[in-house]
Amino acid sequence: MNSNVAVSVPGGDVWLRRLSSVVSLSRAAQEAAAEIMSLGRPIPARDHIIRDGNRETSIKVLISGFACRYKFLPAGRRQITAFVLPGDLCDFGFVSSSPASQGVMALSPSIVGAVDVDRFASIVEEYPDLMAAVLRCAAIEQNATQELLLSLGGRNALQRVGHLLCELHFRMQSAGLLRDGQAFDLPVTQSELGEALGLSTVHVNRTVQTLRKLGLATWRDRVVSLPNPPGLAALSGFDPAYLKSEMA
Amino acid sequence: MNSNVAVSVPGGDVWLRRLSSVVSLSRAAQEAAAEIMSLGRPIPARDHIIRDGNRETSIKVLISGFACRYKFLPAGRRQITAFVLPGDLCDFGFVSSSPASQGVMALSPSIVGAVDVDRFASIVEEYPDLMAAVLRCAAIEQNATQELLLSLGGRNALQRVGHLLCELHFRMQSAGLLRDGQAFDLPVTQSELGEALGLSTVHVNRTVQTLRKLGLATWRDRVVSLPNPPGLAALSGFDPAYLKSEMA
DNA sequence: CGCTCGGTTGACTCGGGTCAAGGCCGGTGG
DNA sequence: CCACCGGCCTTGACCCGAGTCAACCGAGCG
Repeated sequence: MNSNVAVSVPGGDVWLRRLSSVVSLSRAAQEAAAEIMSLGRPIPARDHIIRDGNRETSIKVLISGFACRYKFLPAGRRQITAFVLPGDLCDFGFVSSSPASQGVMALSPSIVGAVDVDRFASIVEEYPDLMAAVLRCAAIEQNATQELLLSLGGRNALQRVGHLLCELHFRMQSAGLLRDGQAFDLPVTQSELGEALGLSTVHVNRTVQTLRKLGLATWRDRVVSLPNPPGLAALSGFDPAYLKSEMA
Repeated sequence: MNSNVAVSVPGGDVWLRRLSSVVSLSRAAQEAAAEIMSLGRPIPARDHIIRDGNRETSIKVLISGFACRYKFLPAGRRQITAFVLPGDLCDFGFVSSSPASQGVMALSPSIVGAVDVDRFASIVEEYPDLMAAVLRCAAIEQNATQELLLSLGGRNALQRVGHLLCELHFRMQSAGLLRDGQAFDLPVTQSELGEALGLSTVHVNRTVQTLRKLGLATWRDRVVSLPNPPGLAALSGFDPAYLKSEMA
């Protein structure tokens, strides 16, 4: 199903960049981290990266592309619980040696790097800061999930979409993936946005149009640009604090 | 503000029980865990246990009572992100040495045990299983948050309330806190339930009544009983798998 | 060339929010 | 002992944000 070709990683530094944004790493630790994540596997859009309930033997990092974590309701509806951007870990199950509690799927053609958990464990012995970095990433993850919970619990459609766009803008910026003019790629369907935000496709569509009319966001041909970030942040109550890690 | 009286802990074993339900601990590790958590501080209802943004110097465990984690929307609405039951850790910030990203408040008069993080760190050196147990608890926490996200994203009011009651029933059972006849204490107002489920107080009220009429749940005088647990689970799509840890 | 997928639009419906008022305690002070 | 008051629960009337259903368009593709 998936291609098994290993490819060298052009943008492999997103992973290092991510870790460093969260904990300051020694030169040696950086090299160790970079070395273990040097190869990636291409994944076509809509393919699973991790299957729900699977006990993964490797730690997976998105190198390029776009992915999401999700769970299914018994009714059949899919709820997206998080978007995975380049540099992000796909699943944190390994931290507690638990199987994955949710699926991870590529939303656009992606490249995924992997490290064997045992190998990682032995590297971590030598560079404990790496583990600290991973735990920080997990904490930020958790914060993001809770922020989404806030959206579903207390924000209306306009604020939800606006808030998500602000978050993605911020994270893409951190990952160094903004185009010029502050725009960024959002290779996702409106229906998928709705699955994350608890909105119907139709209503996502109308909401996006309202944002455009308000001059707060444009989303065409899979590219989002935010002409007035502070305005959008104000409308949607976005405060990036929850995405930052306090360097103690 | 809070009373500073330290009290001996009658039900201090909920903590041990919780850890053991998640990882099997050696006798020595059990004793170490029990010993560090031998005293608790009483907290009146509505008092803060942890303030948002605070960098906690101790690890706090709810010994008895009932508490919640929450965040505020800019608009002023409060979103409860989790309920904390006896035996549960109040906050996991210490795992990544981050400050608390959310507040924790007692919903009924409670007793909270605490261990200094440094002390805990040194105990963990000797009994790594304890850390494993804590990480498992954190993972389950995360699962619960996501399940709440599923509720807000895709379940209607009846299912949300039903699902939450199923979850609390299950967790109270695990903690050994069921009364006879499968009933359990729920010392929470309908308004607070609404703050967790993204519903107005009024609608929570009507929903609870509907559940009673359906013969699926009764909630009177702060005591919940579920005459037909499988029926309620079916209605609300409850599957306790997400609350269990797979003993590898 | 026709099919499918994603985006767009309109008409209609409804679950749940809001507002407002009343009832039932338990606590407090005169 | 009683009057009062503030939480919390309850109920009714009304309204609106968002879901649903259905149709259409354009683009990519086998």
